[in-house]
Amino acid sequence: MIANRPSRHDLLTIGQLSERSGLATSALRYYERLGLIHATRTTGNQRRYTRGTLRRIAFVRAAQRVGLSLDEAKVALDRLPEHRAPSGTEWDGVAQSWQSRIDEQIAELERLKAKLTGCIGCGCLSLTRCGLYNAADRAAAAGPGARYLLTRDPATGPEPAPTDGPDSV
Amino acid sequence: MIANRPSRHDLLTIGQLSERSGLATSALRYYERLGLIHATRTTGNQRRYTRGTLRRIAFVRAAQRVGLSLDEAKVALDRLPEHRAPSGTEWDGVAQSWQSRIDEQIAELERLKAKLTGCIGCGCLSLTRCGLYNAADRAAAAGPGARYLLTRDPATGPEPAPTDGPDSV
DNA sequence: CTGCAACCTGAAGTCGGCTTCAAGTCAAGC
DNA sequence: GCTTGACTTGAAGCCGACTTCAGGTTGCAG
Repeated sequence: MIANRPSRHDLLTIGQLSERSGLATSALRYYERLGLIHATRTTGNQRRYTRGTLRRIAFVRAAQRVGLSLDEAKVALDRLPEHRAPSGTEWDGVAQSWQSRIDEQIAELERLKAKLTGCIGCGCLSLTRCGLYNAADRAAAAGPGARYLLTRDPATGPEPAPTDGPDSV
Repeated sequence: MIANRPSRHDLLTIGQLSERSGLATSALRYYERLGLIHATRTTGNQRRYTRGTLRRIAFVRAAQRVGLSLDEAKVALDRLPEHRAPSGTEWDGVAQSWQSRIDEQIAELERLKAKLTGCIGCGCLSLTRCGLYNAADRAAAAGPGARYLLTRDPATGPEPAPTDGPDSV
């Protein structure tokens, strides 16, 4: 095995990886427990990371930014090669799905923004028929797509009937 | 007191409020503990809410959507009148600041998206100089503005020196 | 060869935003 | 007036994503 030898100097200690990735060492160990990254060990049991680990971490962080949990990130990550940079095709699928997630998120923010603007115009937030009110009320209970910015989806509960008569204040 | 009487039928039980707001009753009690909403009590100690409470809840949910914590939402909420719909001017300040938060978030997503697109084009995620890599690496450690989509800011830690030499793989 | 920073482990703690539980009380329709 | 479902409380539990801690080991500069 002459190719692929991570020649000693290409190996990072956890401290170095921490510095370069911006993640705390504790976080890196946590990621390892979750199977997001892997390390070889020295004879003395210390972790050593290949530089490719930085790529995996980059991937995970980006995944978080598009709203994925670490578990979800792992699923996506597992579909990419562990020791190489992904090929264009491999990367494509992932990137595509992220694109649409991002687009959804942007669209959602645009909607919220539009509603805010409307509210400025009308000086409302009265209950009668404010877009923002309706946004937070019904949209919060709507399906996926409103979820990502909220820390947790609160509307997994009832939301049973359209018990909203006319918004009689 | 003829004006302002919440004539009995304008008062909602916690169950009704739950239904109309999409929040669980437990969440509503939790919001009350945080001071986000308030209730009067019946002689038998049950909560009764005015319809205006729906407005407050709407506000809080919207605040969460722009990335505020409940504590932050409370601060904003406390600057608006408790029993009336806010005036245009009152609403303006809040809306303005939310607008810019939203704009930041959108911009951030656009950046991420652009980087993803770049990655599709170049088939990269190689360590050499991938925008996405740099995004997740440095941008994650960057100041406020990258924070909101991440559940927690991981870069409150060190990130001490520009220890990033050339990206020698 | 020594000293000390960096590393190791498992267990426990933290934080925000809730939910669940147990045990008891209220309100309203028959 | 009784039943039954909606309500009350405080305390504890849960989730994700980590951090902190305590007590022990390693690796490398001098």
